[in-house]
Amino acid sequence: MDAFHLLKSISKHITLDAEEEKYLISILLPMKLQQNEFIEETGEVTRYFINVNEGCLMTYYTDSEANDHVLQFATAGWWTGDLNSFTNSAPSIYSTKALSDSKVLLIPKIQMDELLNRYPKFERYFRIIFQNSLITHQQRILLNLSMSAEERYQYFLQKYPTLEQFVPQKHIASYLGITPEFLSKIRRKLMGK
Amino acid sequence: MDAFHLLKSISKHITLDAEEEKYLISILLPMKLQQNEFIEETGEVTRYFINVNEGCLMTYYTDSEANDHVLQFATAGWWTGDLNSFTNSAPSIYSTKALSDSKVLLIPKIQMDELLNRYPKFERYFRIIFQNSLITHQQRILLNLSMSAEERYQYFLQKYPTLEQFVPQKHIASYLGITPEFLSKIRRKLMGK
DNA sequence: TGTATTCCTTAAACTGGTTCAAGTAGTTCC
DNA sequence: GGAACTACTTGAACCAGTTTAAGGAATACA
Repeated sequence: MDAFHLLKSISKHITLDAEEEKYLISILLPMKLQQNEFIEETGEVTRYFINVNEGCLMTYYTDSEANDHVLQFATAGWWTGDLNSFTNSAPSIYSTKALSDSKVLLIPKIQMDELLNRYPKFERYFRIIFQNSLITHQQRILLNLSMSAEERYQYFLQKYPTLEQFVPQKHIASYLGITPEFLSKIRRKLMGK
Repeated sequence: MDAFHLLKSISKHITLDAEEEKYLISILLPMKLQQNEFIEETGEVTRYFINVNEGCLMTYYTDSEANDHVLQFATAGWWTGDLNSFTNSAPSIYSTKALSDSKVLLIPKIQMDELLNRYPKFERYFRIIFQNSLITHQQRILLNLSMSAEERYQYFLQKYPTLEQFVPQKHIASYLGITPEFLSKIRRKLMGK
């Protein structure tokens, strides 16, 4: 099993001894996804917390008019999935699928609880992960409140330069909260500069 | 010191023994705020994580055109402040002020680190707090992407029924990402129904 | 090689929400 | 009681971003 990016993420915040690392590895379920393959679908209860090791995933909501709204993209090292469904065992309102051939590691909810009870060190790791993610989400909300679509697009390009290779423009538009047509206009305008 | 709401929040997720509770209480700084008094201002590094015991606080960003954008409101039991500034010792881009006479409890950053090291049980508490807050922030992003201003307003009223007593409409408008004028129109329309 | 499919672009008409400007009502404070 | 704020409302003009519809380019597959 290749857990390179996960172990790298963990080592930034806590130090595991051999036993802890072995136990962690033992509860991970590796999974390969083909492009466009789903790992979670609307209506199901999310049983896994997902860590991306290779490729790119997208989590999105489909509204009553069949428009998709992108909650997040996730590349190597990122945790993803519907955290609400995972935490509260509620049916998910999101779908998560691979935007490219990908490799992920899954932690089943029960094993996650057990991991946290057995090795409280992981409480610290996930506290920091959630704390940082919260900061990022607060920033995104603020950008949506205070910036124009064009500014948000430029900020996105600068903040996530590697995502363009994986993500079709229509999904970037969705993430930014605009239509693909309007993103196209913005791009033309920026090209002209 | 009155730490009722904080202890209530903690007891939902972890159980403290007498020593732990005593230590926690010993590092809290109680503070009274008058209406419109600031507890954090733009440009400063946030040295405290804030828990509200009574009243209501607002954290907001002021853009280059002097428009305010509300990141969050916080009432009894809620944690608030600029988490990025607190975590990374970066100058804050937000201000936090009291919307009514309020009482808060402050944890200085150094004491917070010490608390987490000495009693790892608190890692669990804050992991859960951040995890739940993250879920709420994800929902807010999704609403902003997929709902009209009118729908967002109705959702807000339903989700935070107690906030209307503290929060002027212009700040609710800001939180929703619209102008006070447009919120006024929405309200008139809803009254007519 | 043709045809289906999906993505991106372009343009014209449109609309949800903003801006600007003015007016009303409640509060504070001398 | 009046002056000065601040919050909220109203309406007309305006604009950022949507909608609709159509065409072009790339990939996929029979």
